[in-house]
Amino acid sequence: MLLRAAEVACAENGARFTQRRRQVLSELMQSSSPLSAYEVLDLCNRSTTSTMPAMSVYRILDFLEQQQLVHRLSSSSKYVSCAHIACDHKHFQKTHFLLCDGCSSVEEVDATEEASEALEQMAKTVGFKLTTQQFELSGICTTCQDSAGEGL
Amino acid sequence: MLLRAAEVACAENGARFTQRRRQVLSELMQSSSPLSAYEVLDLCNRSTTSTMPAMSVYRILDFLEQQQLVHRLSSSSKYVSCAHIACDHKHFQKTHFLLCDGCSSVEEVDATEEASEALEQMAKTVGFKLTTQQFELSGICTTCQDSAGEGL
DNA sequence: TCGTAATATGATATATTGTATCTTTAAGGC
DNA sequence: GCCTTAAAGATACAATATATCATATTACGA
Repeated sequence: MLLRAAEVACAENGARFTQRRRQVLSELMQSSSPLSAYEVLDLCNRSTTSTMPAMSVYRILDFLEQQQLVHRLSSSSKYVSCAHIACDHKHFQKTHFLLCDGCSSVEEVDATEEASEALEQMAKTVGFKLTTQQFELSGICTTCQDSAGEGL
Repeated sequence: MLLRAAEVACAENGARFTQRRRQVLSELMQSSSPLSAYEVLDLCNRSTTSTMPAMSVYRILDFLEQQQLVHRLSSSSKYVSCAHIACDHKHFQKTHFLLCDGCSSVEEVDATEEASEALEQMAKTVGFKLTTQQFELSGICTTCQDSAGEGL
């Protein structure tokens, strides 16, 4: 189970995987699209009797992001659970998030050598040394491309 | 002068380049780094006796963005004036914004063929068709790279 | 196992970014 | 000049995010 894998990952970093953190991660993992901090908060507060303050959600999201169990999408101020919680994938390559304009789904992919190279080369032409590890691109996913054709 | 060029550009689109719009664009053009809507607002309200409401700044920034006289950086929720107001550059290529982590300066560059290709190819491997026209990358600019070395 | 230090969470206030909506003003075409 | 349309003002409020102080929980050595 994914939550178990997350727990192990935290343990390996000497970090605690508390109930609250589990709960927040769980809500994100169940979602098919990115959620805002307040959406996560609402889901958490619906699924238990206790009520969590917004501050806690932000703290927990920050923590989970440090653990690379979730990613923050700065273009939309929303959060997604990492696609690699189960496998032993490490975030060595730059990560690209492909955001579907149609259904809001997200694909998390490692940068190809070509893309990495080309971007670094491009930056180099104006003297920039890239530091970004995360890129956010919009587009249309396969499913939405297909269903767009159906209507004709 | 750049403001005059902006005026002409608006005229060509049948759009009005009002005093308020001129003022907002002017503040952005004078800034060496991106500004938030409220920073623009403060600058405008300092430089005249009248006071503009926040709503107006947002409306005007939206307008200027449509005219491609300013760009909104979604990663920071800030705005920059377009680097191509004076020249007759058209935004045909995808645009990349290189944001300096050190001094917050921004370089606006057209995507190279290689970068465009590589990104589209990468998206294609998971079935995505890219629509993004704007990319935001962080890094260190030449000046900041140089001054980082100085201290040694 | 108890006390203590470190970590996590709760509670509250407030800052920042952005939108909705209704009114008033100004510009342009006839 | 009159009328339509576009722009700006005014006000309220929603959504996103941080600061700060208090409380609770955990880890861990004495």
